[in-house]
Amino acid sequence: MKKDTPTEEKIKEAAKTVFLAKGFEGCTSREIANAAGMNVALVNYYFRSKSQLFKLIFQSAVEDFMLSMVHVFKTEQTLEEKIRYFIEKEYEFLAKHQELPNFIINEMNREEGCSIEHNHHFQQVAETGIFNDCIKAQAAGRMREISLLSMTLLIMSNCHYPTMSRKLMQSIHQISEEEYAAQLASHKSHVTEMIVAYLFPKNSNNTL
Amino acid sequence: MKKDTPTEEKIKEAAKTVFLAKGFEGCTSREIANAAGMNVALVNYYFRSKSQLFKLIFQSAVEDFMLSMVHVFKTEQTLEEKIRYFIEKEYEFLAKHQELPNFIINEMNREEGCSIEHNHHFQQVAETGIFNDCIKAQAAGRMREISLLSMTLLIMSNCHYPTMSRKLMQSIHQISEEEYAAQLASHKSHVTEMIVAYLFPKNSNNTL
DNA sequence: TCTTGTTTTAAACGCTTGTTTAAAAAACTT
DNA sequence: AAGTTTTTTAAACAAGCGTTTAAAACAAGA
Repeated sequence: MKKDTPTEEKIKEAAKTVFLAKGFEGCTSREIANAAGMNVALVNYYFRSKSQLFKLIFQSAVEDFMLSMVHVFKTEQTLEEKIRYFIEKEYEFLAKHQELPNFIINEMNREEGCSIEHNHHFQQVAETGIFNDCIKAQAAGRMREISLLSMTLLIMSNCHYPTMSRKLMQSIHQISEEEYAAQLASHKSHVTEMIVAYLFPKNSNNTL
Repeated sequence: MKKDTPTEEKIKEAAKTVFLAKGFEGCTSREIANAAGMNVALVNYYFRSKSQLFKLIFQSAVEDFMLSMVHVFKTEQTLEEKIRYFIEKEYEFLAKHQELPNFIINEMNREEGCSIEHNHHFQQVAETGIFNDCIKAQAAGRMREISLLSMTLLIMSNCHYPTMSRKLMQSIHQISEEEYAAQLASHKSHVTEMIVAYLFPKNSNNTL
């Protein structure tokens, strides 16, 4: 991995901030250049085009996104512990990167977004063996019979959506930014207990 | 409510389709005009500007969104039945309006989006008395102690996210559009049972 | 049929977009 | 220090944007 020039790095940082906040279509090349404190032409000098730069940022966003998952799943824990730990870490991660889920889901829905290669990153998750763990646990009757997609959805839904819908929820429930952040903490507990209780029905003292 | 001219109506329809698919910044006035089969100037003749037209579409989208909730909550059922019925109806509704949750959440995150008045629609939900039902059920020990925000989040997360993340999930799990739609049906059952079991812990034969 | 008001159109407006150019500035090499 | 390459800049490019204009087409009543 060759070291980027300071300028190159500065543009990337600015681009990440701007793209994450406004999306590809919601911002201009000049906006990114200004955020980086430099000329528009420099952006294209280093990255050829807005789309090219975007692809780079998008892929690194997906990578960040996946890396926090992979890290958790690689630990030596029982499946239940992994899931509890994952939700914990995910809420922690999302507090720092609020725009990330929305950004990724949005840009994947854009026509050009589909063309960007990302399967490679998704595969990293599969390689942790988490899915195999689930299949084995289900075969052994330690875990409820449920498709891997459903399990992914259960966990992701309850981690991502509360962050994504922040503005909407604040509007519905008339609460401030700070109060919402505080409520998220208690929501996390509900989510964890609900999911664990559903996935491991009998009792909670399951061993791997 | 005064009747729209056919032209006005055609433009609205086209605008709804295009805005929902691509968002405010993802489309152009000419795109909407073309979709409606007419000149750009006509769009502004009837709606003054792109933003004005967008506000109209956005508000009607929020209205659609809320109306399906209000309808369910007004029925005469036990709280548990209402929640089951709500999830059922929500999945049904979202199958027909896939872009809606993403659209609303996105545009609420846009700066201009915040300025649009929508509290009125949200209030309609509160007026169904659903929130009071919950508070009473909790006081009577028939329902788990949980904030109204948390309850909203639990239900919304598990209804909206699976639709919103369709493309992402298809990519992760390598499945087709049709298969995803099919899997959503079984996911709906998991979601319903999980949420009901969590909200009404003791047994499932609660009467309001 | 002529007039009046409404609806539709083609064309243009000024501005911003992404991108390129060509020259200036800076950094490096010998 | 002179020459060469790399980095940065200001300026321009064509294309597309939202919006406006002014004239054409249409409708309806007198």
